Amino acid sequence: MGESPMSDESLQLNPRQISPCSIASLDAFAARLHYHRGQEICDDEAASPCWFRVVAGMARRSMVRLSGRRQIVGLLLPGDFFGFSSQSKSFAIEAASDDTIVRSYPRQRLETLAQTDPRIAQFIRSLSSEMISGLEEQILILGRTTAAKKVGSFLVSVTKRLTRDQAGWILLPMSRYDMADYLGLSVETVSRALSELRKSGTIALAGTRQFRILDADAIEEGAVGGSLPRTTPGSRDCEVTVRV
Amino acid sequence: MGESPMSDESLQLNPRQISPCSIASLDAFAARLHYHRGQEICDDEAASPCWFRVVAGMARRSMVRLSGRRQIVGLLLPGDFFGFSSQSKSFAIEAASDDTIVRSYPRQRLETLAQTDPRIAQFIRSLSSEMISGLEEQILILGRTTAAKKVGSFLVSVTKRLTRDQAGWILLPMSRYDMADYLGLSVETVSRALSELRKSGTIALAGTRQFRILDADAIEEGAVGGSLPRTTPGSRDCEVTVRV
DNA sequence: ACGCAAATTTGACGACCATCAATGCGCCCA
DNA sequence: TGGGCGCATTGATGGTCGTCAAATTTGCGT
Repeated sequence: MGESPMSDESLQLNPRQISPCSIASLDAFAARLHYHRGQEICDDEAASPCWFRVVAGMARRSMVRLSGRRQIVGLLLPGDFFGFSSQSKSFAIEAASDDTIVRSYPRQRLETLAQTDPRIAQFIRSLSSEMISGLEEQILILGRTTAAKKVGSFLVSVTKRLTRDQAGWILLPMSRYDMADYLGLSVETVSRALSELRKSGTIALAGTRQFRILDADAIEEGAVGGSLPRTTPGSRDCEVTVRV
Repeated sequence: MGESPMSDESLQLNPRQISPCSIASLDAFAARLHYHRGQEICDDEAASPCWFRVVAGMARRSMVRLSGRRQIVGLLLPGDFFGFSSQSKSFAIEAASDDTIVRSYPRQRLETLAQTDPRIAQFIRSLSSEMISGLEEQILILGRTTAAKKVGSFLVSVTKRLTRDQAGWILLPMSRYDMADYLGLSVETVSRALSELRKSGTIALAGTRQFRILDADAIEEGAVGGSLPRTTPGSRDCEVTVRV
């Protein structure tokens, strides 16, 4: 059921789960909520008494600027948690597709649990860590130069987080507008970038919401993790001076 | 000493500290390292056996793309921790200014400490939370439309994290190239945006690295936290159906 | 099957930004 | 004091993207 047939609802079997050991007990007191597209799941993450986990469909964390432009700061795919970023600004969270299913966990109970069970605490830390990774990836995508590279990187990123159907297609559970607001582009530019990637044989499209990466190398321009200095080499010859 | 005279080296007095209670003991086994500009502090955050805290100066987390373009994914100002994002991609971390002083904390010891003292664990969680806030803020900055707004937002963000000198100026501990790589712009565009903001009376500049915000309202375009739907209103009338 | 509304795509044009190039500024050192 | 070097600023130009507009497709209820 839902739009991601392969995503398992149990905590243990979720592939994006980091520490699967015996946390399934959390689901014991988790409500299961069902949302339609556009419905608000939670309007102030920090003030919410619950944590949430997306089971099926998709949700988005977003903010609307005074200019009217909407900025999406996070896409929540099946397996993603949210509601634990207490220090954050307030973002609206709403379902991005119909049949979005979410489980909610009482925040209070999890936090007291974390104080007694170090494995729960470790689990929470790993959730934060995963969120940090996701945000960093988004920053890398936003930092790319051209619209086609942004869209391509985004599709690669999504490919790593969603499952294929039998034919190998990946279903994008979001509109072009969502992609535009996530990437900081206009809808038309997103559409043009997709057409360009399709014509160049980098991706394949089936309808408007199914795609497949054909040539990941043409997109990636991967990381040279090192630190080749772009500008000033700086005093690289000096050695570290440990004072104490 | 260093470039941020107001930043206190003790953990308790740091204004960006969230849970200051009795963590000063951590400094007991912390080395104090001194770097010059361009020196690499840590080339693989995840593999590092230490956590670090910037005491003075500035460091940057960055990555170099195959295109040669450098992307800065984080600026580390006095008070910031790094080294605890175990799941992240590997980013190079290097000093961005001379006289960057860093304290290093053995990762192993802190993690065992966290398993026995819930306050330490809470402290670590709050560090993650703060990092998430910083990344979200960067995403919001990168999502702005024009170069002047990006640069302006960046200056506002920096203003909140650094202290003024006696005359009210804020010292930018970084070059235009760093700003450009952080904001995804070219150096020339950054320079032009600064000139434009100065001419319009939005900011004031003293030399090349001291600035002051004169008209924050002209920059902010702040958040309308809500979720005014940009595209499809969606089936907003439908109510939530709780299945279990 | 039909028809309407929403979503997507494509085109034309103008604004903005990256690039190339030249100049000015601050600092170190001979 | 002068020259060299890194950094910052300013100008000119072409490419990219946002905006306005229209055509086309998709989705869905009748």
